[in-house]
Amino acid sequence: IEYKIDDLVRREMDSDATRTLFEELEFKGLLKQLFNETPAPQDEPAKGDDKKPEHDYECVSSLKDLKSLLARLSKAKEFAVDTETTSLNSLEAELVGVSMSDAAGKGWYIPLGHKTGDDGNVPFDKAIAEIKKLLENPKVQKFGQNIKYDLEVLHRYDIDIEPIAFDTMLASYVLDPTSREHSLDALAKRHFDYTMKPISDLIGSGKKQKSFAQVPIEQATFYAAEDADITYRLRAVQAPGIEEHDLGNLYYNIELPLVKVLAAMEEAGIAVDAKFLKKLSGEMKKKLDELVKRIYEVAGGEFNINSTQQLSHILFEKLGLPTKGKTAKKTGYSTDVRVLEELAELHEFPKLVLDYRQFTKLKSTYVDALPKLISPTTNRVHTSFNQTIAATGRLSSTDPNLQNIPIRTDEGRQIRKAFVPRGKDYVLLAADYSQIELRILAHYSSDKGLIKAFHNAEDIHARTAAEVYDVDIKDVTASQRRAAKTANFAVIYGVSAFGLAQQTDLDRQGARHFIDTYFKRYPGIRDYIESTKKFARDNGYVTTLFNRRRYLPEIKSKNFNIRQFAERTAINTPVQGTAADIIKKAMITIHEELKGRQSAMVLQVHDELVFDVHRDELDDVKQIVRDGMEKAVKLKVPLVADIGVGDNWLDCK
DNA sequence: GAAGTCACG
DNA sequence: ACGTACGTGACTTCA
Repeated sequence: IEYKIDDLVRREMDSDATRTLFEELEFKGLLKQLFNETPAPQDEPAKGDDKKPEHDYECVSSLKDLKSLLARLSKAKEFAVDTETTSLNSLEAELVGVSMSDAAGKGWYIPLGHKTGDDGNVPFDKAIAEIKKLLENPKVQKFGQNIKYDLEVLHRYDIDIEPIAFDTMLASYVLDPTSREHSLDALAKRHFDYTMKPISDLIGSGKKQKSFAQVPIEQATFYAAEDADITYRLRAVQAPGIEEHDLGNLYYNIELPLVKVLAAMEEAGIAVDAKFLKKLSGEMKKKLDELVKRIYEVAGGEFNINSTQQLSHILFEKLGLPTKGKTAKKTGYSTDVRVLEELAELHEFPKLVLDYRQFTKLKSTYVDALPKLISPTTNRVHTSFNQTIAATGRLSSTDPNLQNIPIRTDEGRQIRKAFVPRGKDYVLLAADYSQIELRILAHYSSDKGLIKAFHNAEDIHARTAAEVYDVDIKDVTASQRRAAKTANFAVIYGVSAFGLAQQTDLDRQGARHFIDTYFKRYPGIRDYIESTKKFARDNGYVTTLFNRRRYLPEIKSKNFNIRQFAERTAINTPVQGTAADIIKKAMITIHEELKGRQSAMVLQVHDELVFDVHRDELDDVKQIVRDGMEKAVKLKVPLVADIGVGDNWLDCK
């Protein structure tokens, strides 16, 4: 939508088209969303008198004051806590101060590590010991904003926060997983129409940015106490919203307990064999040098192969190859893998570029990047799992993204060899759900044929091929199975004849016929798709098995494309989202059962879990993982986990 | 910072 | 007639 508006403005399109689009947007309330003004249904209307909350923020300046504060808070039922540190990276950050709030408008700041020379810090070790007693007191509930961060920072000072009773960022996410704004600033604005003090006021921005430790304690007090205060206040308005939408189970039994699991996984990290990657990098460089030389020869001169503009010039003008289509934003002719693969039949040049692209991708994104991210303190790579990004309920992984390590090509797959156990007494164990999304589809649709196939433990794509092509399952050809597999995915993504035709050899007619036959064989799936779309139209949202809710305001759009996109989302989200719910539940169970052992969960890749396992515990861990995954929830079809063990990730097959 | 490309489930 | 598969993140170029 943003693009479309941009496009209209840029091209100064006639006002009719512009007006139609804007009318549509306004009608859906999307303009507001676009400009970040109060969109989601859970929002409390902002009240005028909330504009400037009254506040009483205090700095705790002696051990004696600290003790009297902690005495008060240990009698409190609950309070919000926040840490101030020197870094956004929780595994590197040094603690500078801690703030707390147990009432709206109230806030305390405990300076611990300010380096401003005015010596207002509370003595570090003694303060930590006191704070530890409070934060680990099981009778007092703790609230936080993105509390995984504070948990990880405090772990390095031997403090565990227990119990974690509320996380305002997670609450915002379950209330509206499509929102991009879960920051404390955004939530304060949204719920209280209150503008918080920007961190840049204290530490500056850009190159001149200083550390929080350099901030004078007086300024830090307001900033830090405000964070705790707002967090405390937010919980009071978010908690009823969670009950109202029946999100309590998802929030309190899945998302909140998962915080500790993810923190433990991030802290554990995974060992990466830098020596192996260095060797691989050298081999790739050699291969790339040859490719570049050959590419310049064929092109008749040097150019930047990474530049799509320059490449496009060589391909379509200099070599005169036919163009196949425009880029997504229509700024030029596409040179993506599908185009180059087609052109490779006409000329050797596109194939060279394809090889070049594959190797540069692997080299720059993985082979050369991963060794740089090995922590000198732990000798391992520590990703961040983000719990509030994906609209379906999935996790995402950043810095580095360990959820997109190559596997589909032989060359790429080698990179998995670099992921190894933490020591010689350890192995890696990888467990993945077999066909979890299709099993969820079978469950939701109650389709008899699909359910029976899973109960009989059949090769599900071969079974689909047997049904659609009307042959015996043992006579299914490889290409029939491939088409059936594509069709099964297409259903999960919200099938269209066009989309299926794009992915297969079929033309649109053939694809339409294929889909018709498919639905004749699996009538339950067709009914499920129709009833899900109807539910979305009637209610404006769809849900997962654990009642995770995704709003789809565009389901009623008058614009065919926008509406169809929402319909595909309506079909896909319950399936993808339920899979996310299930594996999260399994992670919580398994993490609990691994307590006290040397083995640890280290990665999650949507339907797969990876563990760093002590050899002595291997049999036990295998059983714990299998049970945890397969018994996470009871569906109309069995859940199956495939488990592999090896000396590196690649060998876990 | 947008756009193009490509790595994964 | 429209013009697409669902969900992510990282790297590079270019304006």
